Amino acid sequence: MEADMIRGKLTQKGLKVTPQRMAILEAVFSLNNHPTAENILDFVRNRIPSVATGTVYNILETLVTKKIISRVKTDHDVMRYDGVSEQHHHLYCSECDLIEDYFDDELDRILKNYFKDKDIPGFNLDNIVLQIRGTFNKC
Amino acid sequence: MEADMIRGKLTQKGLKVTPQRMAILEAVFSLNNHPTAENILDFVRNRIPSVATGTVYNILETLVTKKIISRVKTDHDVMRYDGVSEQHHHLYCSECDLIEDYFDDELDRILKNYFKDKDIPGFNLDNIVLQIRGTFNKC
DNA sequence: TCCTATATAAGAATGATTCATAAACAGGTT
DNA sequence: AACCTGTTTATGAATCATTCTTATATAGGA
Repeated sequence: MEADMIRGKLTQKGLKVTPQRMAILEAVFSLNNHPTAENILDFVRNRIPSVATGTVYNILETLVTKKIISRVKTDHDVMRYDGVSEQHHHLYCSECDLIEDYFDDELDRILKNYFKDKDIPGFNLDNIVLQIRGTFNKC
Repeated sequence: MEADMIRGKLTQKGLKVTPQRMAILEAVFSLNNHPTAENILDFVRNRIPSVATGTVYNILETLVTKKIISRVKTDHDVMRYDGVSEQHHHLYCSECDLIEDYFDDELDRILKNYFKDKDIPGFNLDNIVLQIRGTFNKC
């Protein structure tokens, strides 16, 4: 993820480009396993030692609101963040804290097709994310 | 949900039957909209004013571990609880904090069939819950 | 009824997240 | 290039859900 690309994501949404926002977005895009705010803070401090904890939360909130990133929550953990914009699902491990992205175009077609005709009374469907629970073989 | 039924759920799992556990299970089963620990605490205090906050969290943890109830993740809220044991999915509203249960046997058959043949490398699938995001018409 | 492992009460402690305020800054304007 | 002004960040206190510790109480088998 190039700096220019990140910069573009910010300006596109009318957000000012600041070193803190650049570093946080780079953290979310480069850290694997859906980092926590703390993971992101650690990453960012390498570049900007003076960054404030509150600033990280503040910026993450802004980025989620502007739909540049999204939140992922587990049954037990603290909030985690996801920089992947393409439609995808999540594999949750019952044994470890890894959350893996799961991409499946065929599945998405099937779901889209199924819900195209399916009316959920009183509800206006926007999108669907599968929580796929299981265990990784290595666990 | 009868008291005897709740009692049965506890003894089946080798848990002692206590007034606190009975009241908490009744709360989870009777409160709608996937109650928070606080919602449950309020309900339980009506019957047992002396109940301790820690006890509610403690018991909820036990009940989840024994798979009598489950946790529901949200992107923003605190932890919420679910007393429905049958396979089902969740409708999340983007406008309000309502989480509605969604039952769909046909969908479950389609998913089961799809993943029967589908191998997710390195992963042992256990179950799937759909997070269906959208808005209720009334919102 | 007694015994013992288990469960609960009380309230302090923790830890993630939010908030209030003052200082700093990005980016458009002159 | 320096200036403005609304936006953004730093600081550190505050909040709030949840967990932990320890002493007391209790469920249920013997």
